[in-house]
Amino acid sequence: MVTAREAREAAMDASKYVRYTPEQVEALERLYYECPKPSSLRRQQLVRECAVLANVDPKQIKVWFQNRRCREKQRKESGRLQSLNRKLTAMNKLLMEENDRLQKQVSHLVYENGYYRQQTHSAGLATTDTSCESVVTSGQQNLVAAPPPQPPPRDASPAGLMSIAEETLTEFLSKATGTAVEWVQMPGMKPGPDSIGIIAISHGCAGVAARACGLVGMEPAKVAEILKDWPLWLRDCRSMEVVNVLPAGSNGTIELLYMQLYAPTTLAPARDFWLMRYTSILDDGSLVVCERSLSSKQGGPSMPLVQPFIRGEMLPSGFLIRPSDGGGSVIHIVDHLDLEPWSVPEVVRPLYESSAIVAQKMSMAALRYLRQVAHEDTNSVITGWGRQPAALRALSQKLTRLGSSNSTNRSNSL
Amino acid sequence: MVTAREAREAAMDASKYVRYTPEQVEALERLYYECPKPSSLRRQQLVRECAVLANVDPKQIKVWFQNRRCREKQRKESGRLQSLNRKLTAMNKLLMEENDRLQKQVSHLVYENGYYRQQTHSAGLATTDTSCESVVTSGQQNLVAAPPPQPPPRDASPAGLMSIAEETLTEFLSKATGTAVEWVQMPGMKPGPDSIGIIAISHGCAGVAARACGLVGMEPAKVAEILKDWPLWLRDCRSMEVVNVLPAGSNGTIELLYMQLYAPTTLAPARDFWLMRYTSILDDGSLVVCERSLSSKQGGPSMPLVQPFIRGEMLPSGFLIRPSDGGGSVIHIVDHLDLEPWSVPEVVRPLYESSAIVAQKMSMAALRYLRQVAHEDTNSVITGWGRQPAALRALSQKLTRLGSSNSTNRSNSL
DNA sequence: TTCTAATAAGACGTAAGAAG
DNA sequence: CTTCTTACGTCTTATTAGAA
Repeated sequence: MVTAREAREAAMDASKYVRYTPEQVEALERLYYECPKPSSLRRQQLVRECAVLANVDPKQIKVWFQNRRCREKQRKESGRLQSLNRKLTAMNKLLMEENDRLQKQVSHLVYENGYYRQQTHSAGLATTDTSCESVVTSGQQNLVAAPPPQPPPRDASPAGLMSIAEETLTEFLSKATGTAVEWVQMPGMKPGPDSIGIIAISHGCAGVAARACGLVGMEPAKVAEILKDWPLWLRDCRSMEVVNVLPAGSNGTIELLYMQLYAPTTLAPARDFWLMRYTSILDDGSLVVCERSLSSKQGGPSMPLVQPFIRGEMLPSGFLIRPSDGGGSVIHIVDHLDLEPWSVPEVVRPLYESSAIVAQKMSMAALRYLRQVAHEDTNSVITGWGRQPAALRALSQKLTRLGSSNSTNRSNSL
Repeated sequence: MVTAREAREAAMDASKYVRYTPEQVEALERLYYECPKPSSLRRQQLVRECAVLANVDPKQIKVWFQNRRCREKQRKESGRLQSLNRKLTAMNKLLMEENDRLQKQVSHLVYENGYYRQQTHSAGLATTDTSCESVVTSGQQNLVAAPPPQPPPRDASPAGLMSIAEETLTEFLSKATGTAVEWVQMPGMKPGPDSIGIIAISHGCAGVAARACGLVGMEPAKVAEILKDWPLWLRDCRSMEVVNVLPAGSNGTIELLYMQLYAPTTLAPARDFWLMRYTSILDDGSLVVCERSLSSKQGGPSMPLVQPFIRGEMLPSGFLIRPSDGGGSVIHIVDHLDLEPWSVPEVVRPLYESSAIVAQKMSMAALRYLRQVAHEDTNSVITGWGRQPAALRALSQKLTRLGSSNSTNRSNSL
């Protein structure tokens, strides 16, 4: 058993247990990184080549690699379990929140339903149903909340913008986490263990809206950075330009954006948007990015139309990004648009009236892109994950320059 | 380093690495079980006392206990992580199913709501609202399904019972996992990580109903065994008697039960029930226990009234117990009763019309009891976990014997 | 070709040295 | 003492040479 131990250098004689020197460990680690499972031949070669390993028995090398593999395996398994645990816990939390929201929505609908049913009955008896509609309308919250009773000054002044921004934030949050919109199940989007998230689309509210919740293993700041860069993940985005940036409150930023979309068919002109974007941090550490159109209706400055485009309207929308316990983020996305379907021929109008399309093209595309980026480089170099879309973005910019005059200097949103 | 190895027996001489014999390991394990951290003194004592350890160096004993503690710690941590993982995965699945159900319910309600709204509007214009109610009623599924168009023979024959049993099964399942009842959130029962489960109560259906879903770390068969023994966990159960047992189909059993409840106040007489219980196994391995009242209305044999009692009716209810991947069970409970509130004074009538009380006293009590039993003896001896309720059951039987004549020989449901 | 014994290599568990 | 590390025994599995 105590054979071939004489090969070891002078200092140690019969003590079989020796710790390898830091240099030796370093060398072995380096070799392990190159090849964690060297052959018998390769091991002998190592002993000959590497000076610091000259005095080590090839058998010891073999054992060291075995132990090293074993350690890595154990650590990996433990890490895998822990990360899976964090993910599942976060998913659980998200699902419970969604459950809670759905429960509330059900309660509300059941209540409302009872009211309607009663109305229908009483309408058959007496004709006191003139108040019906108004009462119900005030009782339900399914439409976008009306502006506050005393609208603050609405101009392009910082105070005016701030007022609009805060209102947008409130409305977005109530759509994202509350029952401000009657969300219904996205057709074909069953919740599953490997599904992209929880997807819902609007029902019976003005415009078209979609909502998505999901998890992604990425820091909130990075998620926001990506999501704010529409051309990166929104295929239909032809260009986006940040016209103005101004600070708002503590940690808040208000931006004015101009964005152009591609037209889905040649039968209809493309849409463009003038948007206000408000980025801020909530008390609980969540990052919120919310947006809405700026139009003369809102009292803001009237933005000039750009010729081949039809001006679309974005109703309060945005992203809520909450840091998850496991290091990732919980993301809520709401996209609520009015694509002015009156302006397109009737045959293509469904394209402009479908919430499901918004869900597919915007909300889900955003989640999908984030997932892709997050999985693409798990733990490897963080830089360099914007490579593929770069070409696409260049094309987009080129097209933009050809098509209109104002979309050259992009913001440094990446 | 190679000291005190001479103490070892003849066979080995200078080889320092020796495995302990199975007898030695067994002895050490036994000692570890008694005291995992013996003092130096105690260890020397062990060497002297235990014959098989006579040849072992006390230093080796020390090392063995050290390593043993380390191993246990590692194993424990790994096991904890894995079990937590299984639990979270099962919870996730349950929540996703519940989410799906809620989504469907929302879609249905939104649709129905739209219909009512339209009706209300058209009622204001024309008076063609006579068809309204019937149309809506056929469109919704919120009431208990009507019996099939051609009712099979309904008598006490096996065929007749089997027909009732299958129908009961279908109705129970549609309440447990579908939208046969408009379930709404149980007041004050927010879904939480440590909540007992998902609790809902009925709205707008005949009688009072409650629904609970949850996980428990117990095999489905054991869960069914416990849940079928009402006196065990239902505080209000005064007695239960299995009158008849007959096999039904493959693996199925039909039982006829008589059950008495305590009256909640002295102002009202107590309720009793004649029930049919159908136990079977679904294709996916789920265990189902469903119940309903047998009454002359159902064509079954008319059961005699028992004097001080008012005969209550149990609408299709039961337990769906699905084995979970992690070894535990996913449980769905539906309790749907008609407690004949007309028969009690108006002051106590709310007690008989509240779904929330049913949820508290029955559905949640069942889950709570299971949880208690499952946590009480995690991995210890399985037998003996019916001890405490035994006294209660004896009391129940005593009371029953005093109160009525027919509830002596209990079935061997435990 | 197919079956079998010998050999080698790896995974796994564990005894014991070393560092904190 | 705990934690990490080295080293070794045992068991399983894959490969191969030799025999039926």
